[in-house]
Amino acid sequence: MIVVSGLSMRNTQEEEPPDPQLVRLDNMLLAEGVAGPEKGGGAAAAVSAATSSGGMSPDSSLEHSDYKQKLSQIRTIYHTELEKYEQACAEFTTHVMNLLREQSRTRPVSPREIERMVAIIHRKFSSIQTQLKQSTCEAVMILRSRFLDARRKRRNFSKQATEVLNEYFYSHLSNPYPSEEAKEELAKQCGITVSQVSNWFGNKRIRYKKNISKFQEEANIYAMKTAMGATQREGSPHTPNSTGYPALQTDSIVPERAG
DNA sequence: ACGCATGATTGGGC
DNA sequence: GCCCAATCATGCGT
Repeated sequence: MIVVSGLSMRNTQEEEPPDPQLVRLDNMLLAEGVAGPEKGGGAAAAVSAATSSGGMSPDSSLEHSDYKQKLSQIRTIYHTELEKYEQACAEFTTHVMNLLREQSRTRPVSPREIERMVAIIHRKFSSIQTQLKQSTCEAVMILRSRFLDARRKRRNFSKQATEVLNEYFYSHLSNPYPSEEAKEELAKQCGITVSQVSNWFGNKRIRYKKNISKFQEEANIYAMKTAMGATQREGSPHTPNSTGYPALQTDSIVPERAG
């Protein structure tokens, strides 16, 4: 582990309730691929973890490379600084040790005293490192929110995808709750993820029932479409019914309109 | 620039 | 774990 590799020789005595803040920072940096091994898929893993719900559109490679580039910048700075600190710490330690050695000619210097001095130095430097970690974490968080927050990268679904979803929605208007299998099928047809299908239906249901009149036209269009599909499949290619519109079922999502 | 449409997230209930 | 409701942040037409 990089963390205080050269420094943590023997700080097992006293001190150090393992600062939960520091642990959090370390974990975060590790998860983000900043503190990990040089070239592993750390960053990619972090990205996929961050987008677990929702999923990514297939064209996200551009944003990804941009994100990865910025992240590796942060990572480089982080490692450079960390190394600088470690080196400074090591230098300072040897410097102090030399001083003590010189002093040992004129007075007795116990190993215990040396250890204590070293521990003090290390604590000082590790607090600086904590600051570095903190600011690095902040930078990563900002980067993350700028690039990875899906809301910032929203793209509308394709016309065709919306078509498919709407077709299902309006043809199941009395119970617009697709099963898991149905969702998977729709996802495949639309080229989106299952969670995106779920999101879409969640949004659609709530927005439909919130303002039915606004969706009436759309409902008619899709109802007609599916009706035509059905009659065509049954082999009778003339108009569905006398009214021109198949009967719509605008019930069930909205239980009742109590005045 | 503004407003509405739309996909994603959050928080609360079951 | 899914749903609803509210909310966020962006897309897009004006």
